[in-house]
Amino acid sequence: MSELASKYDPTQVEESLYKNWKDSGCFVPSKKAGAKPYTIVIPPPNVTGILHMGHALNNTIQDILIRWKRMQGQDVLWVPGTDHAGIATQNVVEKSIAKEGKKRQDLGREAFLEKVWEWKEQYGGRILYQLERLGSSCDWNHTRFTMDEGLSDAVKEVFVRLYEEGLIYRGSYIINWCPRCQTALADEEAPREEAQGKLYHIKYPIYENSRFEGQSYEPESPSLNLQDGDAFIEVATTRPETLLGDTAIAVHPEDERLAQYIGKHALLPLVGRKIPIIADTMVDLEFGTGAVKITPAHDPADFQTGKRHDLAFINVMTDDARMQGVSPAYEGLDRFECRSKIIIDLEMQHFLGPVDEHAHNVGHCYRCHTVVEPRMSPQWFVSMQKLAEPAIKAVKDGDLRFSPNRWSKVYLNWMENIQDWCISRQIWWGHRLPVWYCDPCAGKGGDTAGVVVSKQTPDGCPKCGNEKLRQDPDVLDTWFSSWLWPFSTLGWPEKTEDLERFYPTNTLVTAPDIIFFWVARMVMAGFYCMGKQPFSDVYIHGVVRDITGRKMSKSLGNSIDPLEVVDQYGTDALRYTLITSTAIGQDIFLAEERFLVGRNFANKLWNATRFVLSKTDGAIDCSLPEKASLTLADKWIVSRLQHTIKQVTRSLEQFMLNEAATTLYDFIWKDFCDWYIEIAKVQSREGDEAQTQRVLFFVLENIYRLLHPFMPFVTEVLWQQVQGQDAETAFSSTNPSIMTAEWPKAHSAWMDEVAEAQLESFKKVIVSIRNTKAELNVGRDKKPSILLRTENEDMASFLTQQIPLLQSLAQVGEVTVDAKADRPEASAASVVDGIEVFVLLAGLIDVSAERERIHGRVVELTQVLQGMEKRLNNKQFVDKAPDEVVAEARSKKAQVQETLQKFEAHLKVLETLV
RNA sequence: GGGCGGUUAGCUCAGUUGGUUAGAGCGCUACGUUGACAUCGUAGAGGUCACAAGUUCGAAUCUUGUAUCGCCCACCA
Repeated sequence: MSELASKYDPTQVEESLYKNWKDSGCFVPSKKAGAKPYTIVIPPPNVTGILHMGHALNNTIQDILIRWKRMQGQDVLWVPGTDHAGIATQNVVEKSIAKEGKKRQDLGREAFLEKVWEWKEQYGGRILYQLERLGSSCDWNHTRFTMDEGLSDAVKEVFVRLYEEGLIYRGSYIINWCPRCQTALADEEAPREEAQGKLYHIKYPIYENSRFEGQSYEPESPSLNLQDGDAFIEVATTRPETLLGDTAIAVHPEDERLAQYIGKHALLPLVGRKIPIIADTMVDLEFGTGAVKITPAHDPADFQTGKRHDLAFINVMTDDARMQGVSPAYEGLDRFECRSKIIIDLEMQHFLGPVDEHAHNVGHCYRCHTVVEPRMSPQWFVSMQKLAEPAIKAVKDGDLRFSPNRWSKVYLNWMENIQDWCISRQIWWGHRLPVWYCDPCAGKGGDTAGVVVSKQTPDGCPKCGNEKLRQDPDVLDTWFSSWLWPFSTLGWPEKTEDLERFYPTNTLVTAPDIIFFWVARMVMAGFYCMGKQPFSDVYIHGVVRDITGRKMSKSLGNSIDPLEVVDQYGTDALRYTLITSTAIGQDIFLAEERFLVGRNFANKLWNATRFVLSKTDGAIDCSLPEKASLTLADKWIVSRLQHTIKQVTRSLEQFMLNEAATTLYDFIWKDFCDWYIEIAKVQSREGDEAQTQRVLFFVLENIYRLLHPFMPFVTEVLWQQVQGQDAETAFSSTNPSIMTAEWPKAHSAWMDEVAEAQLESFKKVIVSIRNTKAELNVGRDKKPSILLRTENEDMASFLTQQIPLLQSLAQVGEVTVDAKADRPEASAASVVDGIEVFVLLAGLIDVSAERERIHGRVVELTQVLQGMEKRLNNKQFVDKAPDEVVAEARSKKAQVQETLQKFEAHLKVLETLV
């Protein structure tokens, strides 16, 4: 048997092992007949992505589930891939050509897209390679990209279907416009952030019965200003520059203060345009002045009001948010410059009222953080309400489950208040809309006149035969391809075998921030295209944060690079620490030191194996010997193993991965290494060595399999060692990988409550002796004699058998088991589980130093005991609580009493030794 | 303005359906190189479970309220 190094070095094995797995086809679905499929589709990382801790956590969770299900014999498919990430990727390439002083417009659409594809070919695989380093067992043959031919076909297919059913429409609405990216954004792409702004009060002169009435004012030469005595109505706004586009003032119909103005007109300051004063319930009586300036082309609420009252829509800005076409005084100014100038002008002409500090929420572009401009613009939309219906029902009926369940509320709340989805983007990188326009036909008939929607590039206009059709320059929102991901990756709209076998998928593992963007929309698309929900479980894991609670991000510079962790501690350590750190759905606050825990754990297992292997020279037998020939300790560890198998499996079924991981940790470290291996050393020396070896290997081999989904590398290496195989040569049916080994099953026949109880008692005896030795400062090299007394004959005979074990584990000398023996002179006594333990101390310790310390502890424990007695003397407790609870309370009280007695005995012992 | 989550040992976190001495890792203290592991072992110190009231024989756990930190949603201009 080859010698193992004294330390586990992950860098030695990980890379070649991963390659061997991959080359040997271990990640490919087995397609075994009768095997139930289990499918996960990866949340496709952006092609621009660089692996961060969030990815590491997300993929570790998926890989654990995948490896576990694979070992359970299911036909497992994990579909990897990347997302083309429209705006993000375009930004990256724009930045890179900016270094050469170029803009995308300089290159033109085609040449620019070529650049993007070049970039994608060069760097787009980077994130996938990084996923490999995490040990991800994806089927790389199934790798997909949202702009692959097949997926693009799916996008067009859905667009055309939705259009033909009237669920996609084009129209002018208020959208979020990013002036830097120069594109529309969906609501979800423009998250609001609180900003400290100002609320400007502006006075609009009343037109009727004023000195202005009957005069006309040229907008080009605004000459009005406000004078004392002029009647005016005051409004409040945070964006004064938009007044250039005002087409009304609204007051609440029940506002008595302002009712006199309804139906009259006001003059727009600085411009002189006459605008109506209307009544509308959109106005909040409590806020501001009670009057609202209405700018229908630049505010969503105003837009609705404008529609209701048939107001004019005046767009006052260009695509890059410069003022346009309203007033020569402001023409071409940036919106914020214009704001400053307008305020000064308002002040000069006495229109400005008070200016208040005002905290409000402002939308920002999720890609470049520019303040978005709400703006009316012609865009394409998906009508969502109908699509949402089955997606709501599935969650309400429990067919689609969220873990933790609370996210289903968030999902339902969004779904039930769903807004139409703006899907057109004015960028170049992405799926171009399958929409063409016939200019001659436009305007003849309804909205759809001159619009041709088709999967194939049309030869000409079906109405007039015009061959010069113009394709819509816009591309689709990135999420318009990712919402199809669970089935487009499997071949849809083709009817493929994959689709037949692996759809619907099973578990979706993702972070909470894309529930709306992605999860909700996938559910809708799944029902719409496939008639079935795309997955049955959605596991929402936490967000990875640094120790101060901030989200880890590159820009904050507070992120821990997972690849550096892998280099330093190993992939298994990274995975183990991430998993134990994340209780279901809770955010992780991660400090780098925690990876030591994972590293040490891998090393512990490595060394346990090293020890067991070092005692073996022949063939390794991992099978369990006949039950009759097992020692008590053997039965105990085998029984503990069964419980561990049961609990780990159950935890995995409930997505409680951290619990599964810590259960394994405790079993491996405490039960197996701290106790069983130590026992095995004595058993090998004093008893049947070969037999003990078999038990050691049996348990170890089960441990590797249980731990494999969590720590795939070290478990594979050690399992191969124990199997006498070679992890370097290709895996096959004759040289199998642990990946295809069977997930352990718990056998109730091997559970042995008696053995567990006896060994637990035995452990307590040992701990008690160690404790006494430490409490009384007996030197480690000194081996006191021990007397054990128990009335229980089974226990007595069992203890007698374990004397050599006891001597070795507790470091004691002569041991006597005798129920009838007198209490020895100068001995410390304690009682555990009905066994009286006497440690003979004469001549072994220095007394006077210990006495005071122990006295203190006696006082302490006495108090505890008083509390417990009070409880047990409570008649209601004894009468009403379940019997076993009362019994347990009694036994615990007895325990405390025993401990107390032990210390009191210590004191007496000390007296006798003076 | 609504909704959700957190508050447990010096630090980072667990804690199943309420059950009586509240757990782990790190850190700390003492001892230790007994034939795997110092990335280790043995033993120990350390917590009025944010606060208040309530339900109960019994609350870290359930109810209500308060404080505080954080997240999400929302057309107070």
